[in-house]
Amino acid sequence: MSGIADLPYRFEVTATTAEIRERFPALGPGEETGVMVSVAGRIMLSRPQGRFAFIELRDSSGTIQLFGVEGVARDLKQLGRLSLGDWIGASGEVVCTKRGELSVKVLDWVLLAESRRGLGDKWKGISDVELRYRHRELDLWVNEASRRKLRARSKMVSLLRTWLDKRGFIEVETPILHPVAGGALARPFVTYHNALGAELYLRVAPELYLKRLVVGGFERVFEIGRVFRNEGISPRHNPEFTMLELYQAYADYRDLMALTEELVAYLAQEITGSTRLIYADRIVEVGPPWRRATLYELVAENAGVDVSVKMPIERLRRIADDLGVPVEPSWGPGKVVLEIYEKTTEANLWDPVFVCDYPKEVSPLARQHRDDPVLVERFEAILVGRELANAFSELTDPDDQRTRFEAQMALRAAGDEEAMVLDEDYLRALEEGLPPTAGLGIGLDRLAMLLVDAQSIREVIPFPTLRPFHSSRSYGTGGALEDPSDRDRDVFEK
RNA sequence: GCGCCUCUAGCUCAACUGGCAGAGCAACGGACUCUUAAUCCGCAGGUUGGGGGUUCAAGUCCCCCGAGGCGCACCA
Repeated sequence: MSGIADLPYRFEVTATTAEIRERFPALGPGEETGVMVSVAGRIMLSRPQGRFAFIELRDSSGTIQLFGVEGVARDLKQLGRLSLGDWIGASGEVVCTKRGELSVKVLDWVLLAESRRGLGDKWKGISDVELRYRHRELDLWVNEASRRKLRARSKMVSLLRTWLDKRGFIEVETPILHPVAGGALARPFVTYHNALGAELYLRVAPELYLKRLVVGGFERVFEIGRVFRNEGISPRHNPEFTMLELYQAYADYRDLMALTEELVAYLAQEITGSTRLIYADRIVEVGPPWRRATLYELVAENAGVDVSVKMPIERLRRIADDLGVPVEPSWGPGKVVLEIYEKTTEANLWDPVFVCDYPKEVSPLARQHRDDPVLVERFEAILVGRELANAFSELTDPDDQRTRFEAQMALRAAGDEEAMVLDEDYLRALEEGLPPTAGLGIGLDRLAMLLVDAQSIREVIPFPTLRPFHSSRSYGTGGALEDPSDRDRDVFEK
């Protein structure tokens, strides 16, 4: 086999394997077409047999058999000696073998890249989850289900962009490095800018910048972007995850309920072919309309107790205690009510429901409810027992916002590391004038999980966060990378 | 962060109550005129995640460390 230095710089592909199958869906055994194609991909299986060679070639669209015949294919012997995992380009005629397999009868071929490590067991592939996530490229070659999930996610995001674009939303990109991490109750990652000599935070939400753009006259904006929260890792949490946030001027949270159910139903229909999804072996119907219910109602249904933020704190604590829900002494009524809901109710909500009207105390950026001053106009969309979306009629009053920020700062001073920091730039923007606006956030990883029936968030993230690997142990190393042969060294040192 | 479980050849997995670390596939060498996880012959492959301890003897029992999975906590 020739050296790495001889590998070509490009290869002219004239057909994908899928295109060949589309064009010749029903060739009979032994038929020839006279049609010449050039295909490229990786060798997944190889069956050299004397003066023939049968090779399964896979590209991003599918697979096709390469059929090598001595005297027809260039250097059949070498063709049959290629390893599983090698990339090759091959040109030849589309034919059907005597046994009825659609094939490319190879005339010429070229090695495009060597696979020094192989692709795992050719029948069982790889299943070690750590290997799958640390070396996702292997997983993708070997496991069809992994390819399917990541492709579906990509399609979901693409459909989402188009859908929002059609409704007049414009896409923007706001800063990821924040001088203060605002817009969500979460602990941030901290970093440092040398030239500025200043600490910066990786954003926990794009919210405040997006609303400043609404102040600037972008009446419908959205951002799809990574946010970072310094929290634990679990099958439903990755430290960096992708959020859709959108803001619509002149709208309130009821408008966003309609938007949310319509959007999710559309994505489900386009990606799975139905609004009736199967998740974790259970059916969930996401077609609109979704149920709308208040947080109080749902707690009454699921925990069998009436709660209200207006109740005396002692009474709320007693209710929580009776339900076995631990509460901190520092918590106010709103936080206790929310805690009761989260511990007793949320996980039971399988079918989609808009949980409406949250305590003001726990929603520092949401606008006071028009009918109840201790609540805000906020909803969370819950599906399969999990929060999928969070939205509210935005707080537009700068004085009220300052008061809310100050309450957050008090919590922070009392040791709550997730409490918000007062953001003067944002307050100034509100003073400049934010029209009535509704805002929505959807965790896209979670949405993708729902659509592809993934039980772990890692399945829909190409490279999920894992603990850095330090020990001398290594995965799948045959020593080749650590010990390049002399033949390859000059290439590495170029 | 805490609890439980897992880690054996490149991959997928065996190895009873502690008793000589094995197989299939891959890789490597060879045979084969239509294969479909081709088949056949041959060859090689390991500090059993790392370190320490108990024992005549440790993949197996004990301790420490590392990584992963699940659950709890936190959140989306």
